[in-house]
Amino acid sequence: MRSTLRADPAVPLEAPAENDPLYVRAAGRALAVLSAFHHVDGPLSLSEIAKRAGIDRSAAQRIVHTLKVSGYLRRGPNNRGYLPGLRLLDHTLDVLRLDPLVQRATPVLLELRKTVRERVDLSLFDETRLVYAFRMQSKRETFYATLVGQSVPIFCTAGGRAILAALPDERVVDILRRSELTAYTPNTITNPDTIIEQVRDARRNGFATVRGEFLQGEVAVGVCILGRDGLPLGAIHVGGSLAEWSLEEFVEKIAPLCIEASQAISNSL
Amino acid sequence: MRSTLRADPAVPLEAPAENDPLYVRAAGRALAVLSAFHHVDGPLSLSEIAKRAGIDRSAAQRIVHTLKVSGYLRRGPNNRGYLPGLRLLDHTLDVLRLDPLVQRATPVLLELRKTVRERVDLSLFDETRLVYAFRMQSKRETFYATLVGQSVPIFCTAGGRAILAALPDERVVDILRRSELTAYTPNTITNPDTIIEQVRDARRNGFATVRGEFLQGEVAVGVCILGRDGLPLGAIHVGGSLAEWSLEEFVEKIAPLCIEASQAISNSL
DNA sequence: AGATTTGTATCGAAGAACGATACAGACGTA
DNA sequence: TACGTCTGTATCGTTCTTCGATACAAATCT
Repeated sequence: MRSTLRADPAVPLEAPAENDPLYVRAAGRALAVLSAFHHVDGPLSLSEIAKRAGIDRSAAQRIVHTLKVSGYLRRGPNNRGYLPGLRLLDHTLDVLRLDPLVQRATPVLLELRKTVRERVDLSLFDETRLVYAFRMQSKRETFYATLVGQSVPIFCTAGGRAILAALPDERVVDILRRSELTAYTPNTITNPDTIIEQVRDARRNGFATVRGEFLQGEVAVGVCILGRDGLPLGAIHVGGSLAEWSLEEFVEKIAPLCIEASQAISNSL
Repeated sequence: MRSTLRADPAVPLEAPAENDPLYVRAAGRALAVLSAFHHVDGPLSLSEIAKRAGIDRSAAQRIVHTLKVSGYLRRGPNNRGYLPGLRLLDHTLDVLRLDPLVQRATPVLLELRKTVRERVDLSLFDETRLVYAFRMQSKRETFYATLVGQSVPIFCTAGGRAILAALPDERVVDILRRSELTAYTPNTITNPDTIIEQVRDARRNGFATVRGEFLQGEVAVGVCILGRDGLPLGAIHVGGSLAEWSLEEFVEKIAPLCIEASQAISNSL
């Protein structure tokens, strides 16, 4: 399971915004404590939390206490260390159910999944990354379970490229410059110029495709969802197996349906 | 979509713990601000946030500002009001990937789903409620998309009853007493004594069943997952359609597999 | 057994958060 | 049009909260 988790591309680090008269430090620190759990792979002790959050052990102590009594933290197995608490999932629910895109997209994507019979994902665009809102599986076969909040790179995924296609070239270049162009598979395109060409293709076609660039043996079609202001909010992403499909077949069958779905969603926003 | 969301059973309200010398108030307030979005159905203005969080508008202003620059809040559509921000999903990921139960259960449940070909859920036990960690769909048909963080009642779901069966009678009674025994369908059992009988059945069988008590037309088998200390951590939940199955058939085919899966998970904890 | 961890508890000084107050723009209404 | 009320934003002095030092017991490692 752990092996399926990639490093998050460019997570905006806790930027405390020094000298901001409106900034509430203690509030920020509580979140810094919770953020200490990003990227770690097990329970954290008080001192570890303090170090990662960049605060004193005493401060950590009191904040951890506060978070614990509220359910945002809990003790780890065998009462060793701390883990993020289930209370956080309440906020997950708030984010998802209040998100206008998720609200509109859900029924449409349920329908889409019923017709395409392949894996359908919805991801949300957040500055420089794509965050998974949910995945609707299909078929028996599953690569792995995707967890909400997992984020995928923009440069080598179908959804990501579809989003880039909706942005002006200058922002595309900027995002690519800020991305770590890691080769996740032998097929991953890491040359910025080639990526930009792919993006231009996507711009013409109205959808983007990827063949095994992020996941071995996966074909995917991605279509961007635009907000009222014309800016990309997220992307639909349909993925299938290269064992069953050629890229061309997949595109021919899937892409029109995705575009239709995307328009249905965009129009209802 | 909204119509699929039930009121959360007994969410532990923000209990500020007055006169706790270790309590960091500003930290608690930040979370109170985020919690203001529970149960609402749209963007919240500054004053609404203040009211719901029980703080002054000025305090709300600064905390909202702090949360906004950190990505925990964002402006709503058309720049009206505020919504919970995507940054929260990073913490969702932390909760899920660091949860020992989720870690162990994921591969087992992927396998389980492959063999049963029905919907498989994992939910986590949190004091008086069951919170969804994830759902693995199967088949074409889907009732609706379940969102992470959604919680279901304990008293009338298969997973819930399985958990009750793992608790001593006194705690069962206590939890039932604290639950709102709402009839979600005409089939919902709301009589505490009858529920306790069901729980005793589940205790004998090693699994619990439910027929259309929470969702019309759904059969479900639930099996509890025990921690090392013998206390319930969560539940596996397999659901099918009454249009395809009788309760007996479903149980006969599904229950043994669920129990096996549960034991595989418990043993690896 | 000794040396570090762990989590917990207490306290006074320093400083940050509180809440009052003020202002401009958007919105709806008369 | 002019009004009132909402929105979000900005500034400031006093108070009360948070900070970080210090201390202690229990568990864990060496």
